[in-house]
Amino acid sequence: MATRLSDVAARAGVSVKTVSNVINDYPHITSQTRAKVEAAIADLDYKPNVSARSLRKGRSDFIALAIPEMASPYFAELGAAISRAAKKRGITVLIDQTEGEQAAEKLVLDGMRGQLIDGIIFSPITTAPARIGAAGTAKPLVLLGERPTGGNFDHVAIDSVQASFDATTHLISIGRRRIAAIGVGGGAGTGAVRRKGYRKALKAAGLPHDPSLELAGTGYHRPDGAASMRELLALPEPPDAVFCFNDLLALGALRTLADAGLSVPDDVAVVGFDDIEDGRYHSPSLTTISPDKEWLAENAVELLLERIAGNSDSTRRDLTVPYTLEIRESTTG
Amino acid sequence: MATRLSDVAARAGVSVKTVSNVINDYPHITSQTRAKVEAAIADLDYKPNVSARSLRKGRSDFIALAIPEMASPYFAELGAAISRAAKKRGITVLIDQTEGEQAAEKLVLDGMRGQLIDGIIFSPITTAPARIGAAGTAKPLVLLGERPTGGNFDHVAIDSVQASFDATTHLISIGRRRIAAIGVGGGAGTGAVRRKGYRKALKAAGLPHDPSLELAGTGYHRPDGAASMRELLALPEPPDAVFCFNDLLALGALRTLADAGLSVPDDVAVVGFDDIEDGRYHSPSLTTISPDKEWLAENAVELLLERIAGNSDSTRRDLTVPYTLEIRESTTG
DNA sequence: GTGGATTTCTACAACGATTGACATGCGCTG
DNA sequence: CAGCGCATGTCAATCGTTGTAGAAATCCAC
Repeated sequence: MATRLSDVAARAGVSVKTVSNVINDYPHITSQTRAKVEAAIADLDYKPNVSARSLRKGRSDFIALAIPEMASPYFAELGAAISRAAKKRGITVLIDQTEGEQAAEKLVLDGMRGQLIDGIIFSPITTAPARIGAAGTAKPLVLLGERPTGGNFDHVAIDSVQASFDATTHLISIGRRRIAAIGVGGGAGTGAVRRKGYRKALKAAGLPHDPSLELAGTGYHRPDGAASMRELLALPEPPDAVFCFNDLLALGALRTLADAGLSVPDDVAVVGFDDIEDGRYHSPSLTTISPDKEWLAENAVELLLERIAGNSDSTRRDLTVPYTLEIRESTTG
Repeated sequence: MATRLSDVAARAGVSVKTVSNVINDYPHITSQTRAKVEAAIADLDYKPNVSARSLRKGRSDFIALAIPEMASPYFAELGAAISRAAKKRGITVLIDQTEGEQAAEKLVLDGMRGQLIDGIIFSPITTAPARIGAAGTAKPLVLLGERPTGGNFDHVAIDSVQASFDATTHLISIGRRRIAAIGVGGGAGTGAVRRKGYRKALKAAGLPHDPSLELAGTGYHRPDGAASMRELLALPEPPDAVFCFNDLLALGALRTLADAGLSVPDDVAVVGFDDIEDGRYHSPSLTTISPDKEWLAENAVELLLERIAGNSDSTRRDLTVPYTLEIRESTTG
């Protein structure tokens, strides 16, 4: 049923290995033979069997991308960018919804899909996966997001502290004085690092730090942002600006503000983080930190492929994703 | 480096065949032996090499999902649901961004990833892929969306005509008389089928059909919806309601309306289609047709797996996805 | 036109899991 | 104790591709 190498060989009147050589660009081949083989390949519409190839070569040209959930816009956009970047290099991406930390970790350690994949790009959302570093993963791994303390693998992330500093400073620059933060967290995760930049900016501007303005919430989705915003509005002295640690939180917060009949940015200014497409089309459009996702994807894939090829020195690398602050209606009207 | 069957056999003190028998649930095995083998498997954290297995068995337990773009919320949500449904059944989903019809079609016909995947779920956005049906695809295929005329494969879709009829009728029921449609298209694709339901509803209510209120636009994203809405507002007699053929178009339209200082739904009511999460949190929240995505995912996967197993009769099946009309602020304030 | 280098191609084994045919050993039953 | 059924082992072949080693063909210089 499926045409295989030997069929092509028979048709072209050469040996199986010669066909394989043509396919793999082996140097010493007459242009004549090559033409003959290529004609046979075209005639039979031959496609190499990837299972057999991967079994023999020990390489599949498949990589995995582990993300918490693909329905979340940031991860969807990231996944799309990484798929594109990989496809350009002849690599296929297998997307894994980890749906929580433990599961994610399990995946990484769990035999990497029966040795099918050559490596993994891992993007946790909340806490840094400390234990992942500990367990020696057999396959190359590139980590996206905040860096855990240990671990020996490459790492690509935005400078969350600086970006958060910039976002907060922007709010200060438009005259806000009571600036809340939604999405703070503990440990060394995203929520903690972004809080660091937020506090730093307040301090740099000589503004007081009010703990009641820092909300943790339970997650990083719209409902969490909406709930946190309701809490803030219930304060005796509500904020005049909010820095949300991602865009979904910000969109949830905007929804609460709209429900409360408050004007954005006049009553409360809002800044997000991630620059997902929804924010650009929301009314008001969302001011946000915009990491260069294409850059991130290209470099994460490149880093991983270098590791897989093995022709990179063993020193671990850290890349910092460029970003811009996109100023839109939610802070400037 | 990688543990293989023979390692497990050695550790358990049995033959390779016995281990294989345990893994593949061969009938005659002592619970003792089974326990011993399973312990060895656990100890060594053995995972069968999927390349080898798939090469030998001719089945990989991988299926592909071909969608136009995963960054589009509807497809992201669909992909997430299908991944979940497949994972429940021990199947892994490979997501393919087709980014346009021809490429998509090519993928499907092009050797199905070198026989790695067992089948494909194909979800085109625009026109029905007529040629796909023509070419005899070797592997099982389930088509999502509007059904093309020919082709011999299973098919899962919402009743677009009825749903569009319902959406339009809802607008009529709240007193609208000049109802526009955004996203119409020709042929037998989504844009044509939904227009059919739209026109049917107008006719049923005795409303005139005004061709200038039917906008095709160039795509199905927010900017397309925004542009179409601008066109509608420029009409000598603008509409008092708009039915957008998907939620992204609707969100774009809402943005234009906000920019124009018009009130939704007082000046213009808006209905979408797909029920993506963004619509639920937008202000105003978006009234929309909500297909049951979980149902869709479960059934598409189930259908495909039955085909792959080969224990389904050869008659082709058509399933209709249940849906509801979610009435929200964009039509009721 | 012969020796030796070089190019071009082929035969064979291997990757790891599975399967089938067949042999073997054990505990029972009659 | 013959004979049966069950549980496992042995051996070999197979899936399709590629690396190794070497055979065959070609080329050049003398």
